[in-house]
Amino acid sequence: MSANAREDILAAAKLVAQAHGYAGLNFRDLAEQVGIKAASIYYHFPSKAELATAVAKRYWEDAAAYLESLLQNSPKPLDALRRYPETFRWALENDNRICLCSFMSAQFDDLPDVVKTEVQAFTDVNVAWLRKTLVAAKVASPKEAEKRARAIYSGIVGAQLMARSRADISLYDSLIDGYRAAGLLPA
Amino acid sequence: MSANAREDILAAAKLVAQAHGYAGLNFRDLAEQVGIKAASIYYHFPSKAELATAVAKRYWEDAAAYLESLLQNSPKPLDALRRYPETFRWALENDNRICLCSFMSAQFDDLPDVVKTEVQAFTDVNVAWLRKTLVAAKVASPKEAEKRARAIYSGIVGAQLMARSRADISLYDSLIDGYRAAGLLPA
DNA sequence: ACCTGAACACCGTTCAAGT
DNA sequence: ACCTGAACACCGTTCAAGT
Repeated sequence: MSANAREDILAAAKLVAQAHGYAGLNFRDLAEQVGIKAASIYYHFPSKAELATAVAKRYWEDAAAYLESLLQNSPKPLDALRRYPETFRWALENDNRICLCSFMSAQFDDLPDVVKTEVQAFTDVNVAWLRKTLVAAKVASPKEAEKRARAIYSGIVGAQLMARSRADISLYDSLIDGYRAAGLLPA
Repeated sequence: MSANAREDILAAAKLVAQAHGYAGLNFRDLAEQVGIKAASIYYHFPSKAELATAVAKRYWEDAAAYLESLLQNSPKPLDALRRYPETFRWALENDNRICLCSFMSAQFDDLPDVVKTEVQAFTDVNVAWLRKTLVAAKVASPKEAEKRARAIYSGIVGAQLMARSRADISLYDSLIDGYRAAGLLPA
């Protein structure tokens, strides 16, 4: 445990949410990981909804920052595009977790509205980046890019979910290959 | 409530699992819907794991039967293939639910092993049908068909999940269109 | 055969109270 | 400021008892 309980809670909660979702976020286990008591979490976050909101907000902010740096540091936009599926591979590598946003999308009915907003922001960030990069890489025309970006995003989300259900990361790679072969992703 | 409590429990549990997942299946609410007490469910199913197993088994059996009838009743295999995305649209039409198998795939870590087996069987049924139908429709060669079938399945699963997160069924249709435009699904 | 009340051990959540 | 004990509501499960 570090000197900053709030940051420790956020970090631990992110991992729990990626493995067990919103319903699986439990304050007793979370507190134990951080080294405080469950009730103490409520000093830092007024409710489970607020904690989940903070986690999801941090999550899309980090994603946005990473995607920008990926684009900046790639020789060509097409290179960044080719590496996009990697970002969703990491969760699977990390103990067969999935995207926090995907898990919470499944639990949509049980999500407080404030959390829904942040979960949707993650999708928006990804789709906007894909649209921009598809156009820059001349893979799609400005007119087609939005639809193509959404199709790529949902395809990758589905691949991650399916790979999790088999606890098989090679299945993820195979599905991404399948998208390339079929023409959804650039070769 | 009908004359058959066991069937009523299965039917109610299916809907709950499609909206709230395995963790969201609780015997008290379920019993109330069926018109009996929570303890009575244990007369029909020895445990929550066994109930979920029965629900998931019934789910893939029904899917298998429907897909066979779809193929039999279609003029050409390609027609059946074109109608495949409809089967995942129905859950969204039904109060923004999703595939039971997708929800439980997200909750993989929290699933008893017996349930996992039945959840995976649903995927197997769908992928096997797609493979067979892709070959029959000459959309994919026997060699490519397995990979293509899995890519289509995961793509549709992702589209359904993304549409749920916006409670927007037109988004599902748009994503399926995007798959057709990109070449993942036959036009 | 089918169902129930009551109880058990447990868990997430809350808040008044501690330091 | 930061944390906690203790209570509360709830859940899966059991079982003796009811019809």
